[in-house]
Amino acid sequence: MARKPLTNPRKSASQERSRATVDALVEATARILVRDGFDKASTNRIAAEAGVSIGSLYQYYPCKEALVAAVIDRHNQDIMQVVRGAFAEVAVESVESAARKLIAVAIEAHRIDPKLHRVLAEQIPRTGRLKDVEAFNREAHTLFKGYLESHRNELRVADPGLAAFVCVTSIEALAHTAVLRNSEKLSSEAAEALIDEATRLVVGYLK
Amino acid sequence: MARKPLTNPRKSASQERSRATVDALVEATARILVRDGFDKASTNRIAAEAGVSIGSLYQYYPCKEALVAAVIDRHNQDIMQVVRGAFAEVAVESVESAARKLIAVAIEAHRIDPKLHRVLAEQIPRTGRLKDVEAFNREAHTLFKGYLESHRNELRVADPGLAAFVCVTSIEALAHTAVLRNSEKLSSEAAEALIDEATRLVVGYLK
DNA sequence: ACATAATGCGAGCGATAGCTCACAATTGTC
DNA sequence: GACAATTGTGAGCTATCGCTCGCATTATGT
Repeated sequence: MARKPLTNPRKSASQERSRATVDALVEATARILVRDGFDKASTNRIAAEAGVSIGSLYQYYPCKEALVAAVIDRHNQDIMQVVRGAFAEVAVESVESAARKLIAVAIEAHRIDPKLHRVLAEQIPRTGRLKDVEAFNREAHTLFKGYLESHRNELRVADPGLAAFVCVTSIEALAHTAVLRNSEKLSSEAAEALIDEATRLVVGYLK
Repeated sequence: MARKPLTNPRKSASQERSRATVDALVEATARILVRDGFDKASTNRIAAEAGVSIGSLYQYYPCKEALVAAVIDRHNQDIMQVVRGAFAEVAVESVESAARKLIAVAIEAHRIDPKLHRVLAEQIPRTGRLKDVEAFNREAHTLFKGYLESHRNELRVADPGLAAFVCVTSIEALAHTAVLRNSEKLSSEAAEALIDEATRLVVGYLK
């Protein structure tokens, strides 16, 4: 006996049919963001692109930001899965090979969906979802700090927190800038050269 | 004998009076961007804030983006003036002191008007003025490359262009992130510690 | 088969955006 | 003081936005 049968989005979809609707909406949002940009991603347009009525959209997402946030979350999950895997793989390796692998993975992660990544990076501030991305950054930061602490004997690092900030920020910026500047792709030779340089940068700094 | 007396913005203001109007518009835009954010910066609001009618606004700026672009240009000029000065000052200094000064200046430059810088950094993609900012980056890049080439004997740098990319990108990201993350300011001790670390990072990489 | 809940629909509302245009006021020139 | 150029004005147009709501359709349970 629902008191407010239609107000407030229903949030959860129980049947199979509605899950498809939700997926279609998120995918349509991502597609429009990539193809037309954030400003063109109106709720009416998203609903049309998803082949769903505007009314249905508002049953599952309370506002436009919520839709973009869903896209952001999905993209972040995709990236963090790769990053977490890399840190696990690298935990007991030497600084050189660990740094090299992590840098390679950072570049790889930025290439998962570069056009979407670019739009999201540009538009995240407007969605109020900065907090989520900061949480993501904090996790990368924490993972890196963990590595530094467990390899402290091989390194000369006074403050692992600060060192992790310096390394993560630099690696992220290099990967981000390189991928976005070079028209959404890097030639494999250029990528190799960049990995070499970035590895020298952080290894030289850490020991 | 103007054929189109009122169509197409007049672009140039000849009298004293109209220069004041143009300045008031740019300053009002910056003020609103900082105080209320990009989305609230409607043309009607900017005109009101400037104490100017909406009609006058459209005599000098063809659209909202042009106004924001004017703010961006002004801010970039402010920053580049500091940066150019630093490179001139540092041209004949050792790598250590050069790197240290440039890093300090990068942080300083980000502190010129952090709130405006943040808004602009977030909203530049929407203004179509990415090209201008890329030109700005390219200049920093070129200046750094020039330093590396003229100090090649003291360094071990195979590709000055690539090395400049690595250094400029890292320094910019560290300064940017540090200034924006720490609620628009850095304690002077924290800034010193960051300068020390960043200096070690780039000096260790360059030689 | 029927009742009930879950899901889907889309015309249209109010708000606000960017922007135009016919006109008023000010300034420069003689 | 007269006349034209320059500059300033703001009501209001059109377009689009986010979003609502009453109702239609589909699925579930019995």
